Amino acid sequence: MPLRRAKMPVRRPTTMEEFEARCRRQGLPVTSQRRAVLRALAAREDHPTADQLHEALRREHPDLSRTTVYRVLETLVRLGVVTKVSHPGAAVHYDAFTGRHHHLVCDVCGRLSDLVLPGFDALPLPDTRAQDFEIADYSVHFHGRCRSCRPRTSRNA
Amino acid sequence: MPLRRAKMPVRRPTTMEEFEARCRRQGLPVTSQRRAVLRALAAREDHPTADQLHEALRREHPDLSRTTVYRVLETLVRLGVVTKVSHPGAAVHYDAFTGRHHHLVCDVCGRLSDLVLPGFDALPLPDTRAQDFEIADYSVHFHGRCRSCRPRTSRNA
DNA sequence: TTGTATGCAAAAGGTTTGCAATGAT
DNA sequence: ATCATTGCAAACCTTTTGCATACAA
Repeated sequence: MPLRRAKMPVRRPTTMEEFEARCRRQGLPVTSQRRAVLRALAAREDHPTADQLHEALRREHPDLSRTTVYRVLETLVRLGVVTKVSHPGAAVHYDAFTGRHHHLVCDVCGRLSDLVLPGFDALPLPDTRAQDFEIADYSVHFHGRCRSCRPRTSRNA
Repeated sequence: MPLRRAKMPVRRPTTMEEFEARCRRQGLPVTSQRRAVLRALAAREDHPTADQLHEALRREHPDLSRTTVYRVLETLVRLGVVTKVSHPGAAVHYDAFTGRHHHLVCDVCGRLSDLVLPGFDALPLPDTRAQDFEIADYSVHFHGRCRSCRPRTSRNA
């Protein structure tokens, strides 16, 4: 039976204000399509693909083209208000929550979900001077098997 | 100038023996194609795609088809001797090193490299009973900008 | 007004699938 | 002998591109 977590930290997706401020700073026009895509993405807790987002937006914005959704998402990533979620295989998944958070990845079905874990938010950063790599952030990927992909006989090699 | 690390832990890719043992355990035939693909992958330190591996194998195995490389890699993942690497973007990348290690991901070019960091190898596992998720392992993804993608003027928004 | 974004359609990857022939056990 | 794998070609799905039009600043 599922346990309940006492203090569940909050997930705060990018706001429209942050988005517009960044557009202005970079001289990019704030279009209705960009607003719509960001709003739709920010409203979700999962990590939809461009196509899923396009599909979800069809009712409200029937004139929004698939191509534009792809392009807008790429722009939002460049603006830093959206991140791409690394997803082995399949399509690119996006997330409008740019705060520090971690991931649960199912090795079998590939499903990925967020995990806000304050205990993992202050890891010491490794010394990457040898690689000449400038670390901006990190996230911990826990992989294993999700509920639906775990057999009742719970052993594997 | 690059620093030198005193004790660099070793990267030990899957051996042919482990592979064959697992094949036998699961009743899968050990084919020359499977050997060839695993050997080629295990010999590399990067994380090639199926296509890159196929290209690399062309000289030695001109009769090995692209389709087979895709299928073999999927089989090796099922056998647990190879892992898919989370890679932002298009193609799936594979790794024959299944030991605990971490990643450096460039936000700009997407290049990904391994990072063996003993200091990060014993993190406490979070309680995922609520999600009913069985954690098998984890890896820390550090993202930021690699040498080639970092401008000399080292500030960003 | 000026430059960028959008929409369409077509192209370009990357990956999967159906089927007959081959190969491993 | 038996069943899974391989190779080929075609299908499929996701993403990108060229170009004329529409829109934000």
